[in-house]
Amino acid sequence: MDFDNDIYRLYQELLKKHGNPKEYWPQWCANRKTEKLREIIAIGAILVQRSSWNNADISLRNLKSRGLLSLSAISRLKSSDELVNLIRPSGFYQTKPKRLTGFAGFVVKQSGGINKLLAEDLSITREKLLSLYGIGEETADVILLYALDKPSFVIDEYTRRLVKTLKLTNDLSYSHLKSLFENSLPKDVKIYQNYHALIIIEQRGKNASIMRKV
DNA sequence: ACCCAGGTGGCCC
DNA sequence: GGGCCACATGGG
Repeated sequence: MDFDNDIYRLYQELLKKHGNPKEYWPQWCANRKTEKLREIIAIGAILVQRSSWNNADISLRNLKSRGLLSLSAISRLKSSDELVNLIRPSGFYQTKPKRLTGFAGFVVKQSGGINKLLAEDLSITREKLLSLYGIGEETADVILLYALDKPSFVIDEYTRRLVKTLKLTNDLSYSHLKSLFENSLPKDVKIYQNYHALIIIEQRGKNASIMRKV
């Protein structure tokens, strides 16, 4: 199958224009991920919600400085109070700590660790993630795609903007766009990861900030 | 002094 | 199903 459609052609154009986005996404595109790195990516996905990478990065560093940059450490906290000041730089400090502790409890206590989720069916994990407080479709898909390396395409405002500009479809709902991209592409984790990164690079320009080495 | 940044849940209809 | 709103910070 040669995937003769606009979505796939756009991917090839973006790849030609910007090159492999690996350099912009050093951690998320790592070939071999440790359990620790998968956790950091997932924690970052929650912290960056409606925030900037710069601010999420400050919070990640704060967590690291207190030995809290791991889901087991976070799940051991008696309350989310300690997290409030640490993640303040990435905003929504009343809600994001609850989201983090809820997610950490789900992974560590309910699932038996993030590596256990690697073996689980994508749609099952996705439903579980969506049931958690503060994990919506985009964050669930970011965790699936970049932390767990599952082929779940991520839709965000950049994707919507690009689709709208190019008039690829009129329905900009999450579910429709997700289906559109997934049905138009080979079911390939690397392509999904690269495509989403390329959309951000295309929309934001080459000065895109990245999550630095934590 | 604005405006934006890789959202989400709670409402309401 | 969709529309509107609060939530909070750092950088331009």
